[in-house]
Amino acid sequence: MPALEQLPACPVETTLTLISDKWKMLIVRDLLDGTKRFGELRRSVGNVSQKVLTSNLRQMEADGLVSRKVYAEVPPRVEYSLTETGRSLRIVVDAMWRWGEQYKAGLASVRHG
Amino acid sequence: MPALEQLPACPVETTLTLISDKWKMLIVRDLLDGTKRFGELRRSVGNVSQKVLTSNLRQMEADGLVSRKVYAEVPPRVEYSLTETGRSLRIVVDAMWRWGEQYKAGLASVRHG
DNA sequence: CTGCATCCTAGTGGATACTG
DNA sequence: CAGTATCCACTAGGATGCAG
Repeated sequence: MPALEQLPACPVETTLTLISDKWKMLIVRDLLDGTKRFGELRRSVGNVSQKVLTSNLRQMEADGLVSRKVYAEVPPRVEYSLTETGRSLRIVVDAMWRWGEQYKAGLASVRHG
Repeated sequence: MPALEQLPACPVETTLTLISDKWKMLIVRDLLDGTKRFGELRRSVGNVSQKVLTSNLRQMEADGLVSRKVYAEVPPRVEYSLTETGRSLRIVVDAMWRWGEQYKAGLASVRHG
């Protein structure tokens, strides 16, 4: 977890520091559907390299947004899910979802007069 | 304005493409308070270089989020404000604001037991 | 004051190969 | 399958100087 003192004063900036990496919001979006294995997540997120996905997940784990569960199996199985805090990001994802839809609806209506 | 077809299918991704640059959400945050001059905006946003702020503003203008008004004065005066669409980003900024506050409150309570 | 143009740096993110 | 280790490319972003 980051130290409280080193987070920006502005709450908006705090949020940005935690989730503005290229894939983090998409990871949250997908994990809101429930626990996923690494490979599964990688496919659903889109065009992420394995290295970058791992790195983003590690940071999110350190920030208390994601939890990681390793099963002692062969082949290995690792499952990722959102923590309580991670799930609370739903309000942000939802806001983005709604805004994105509105925006595209706006474009479409302009287009068709 | 971007072409509808070239935006991602997922509304969340659409939103991200439009506002995930380093400073854009902060620009929105600050312009929600009302019209601002370039220099004023630069100071309120924080540590942005002039070039980058200009570039972000130009993109946001092209995306229909910001409008730019130039006054024929010496010295020049340029004012930026949010368009209707830009103002509708308030729901996203608000969600981020609330989440950031919660997050910090959580850190504080853990800290103090 | 605002805005270009130029140059330069840093760091994210991608490709690949290899391990447990 | 998941992860680590390199190596590399790219470009967002910063610094500076000049112009209208």
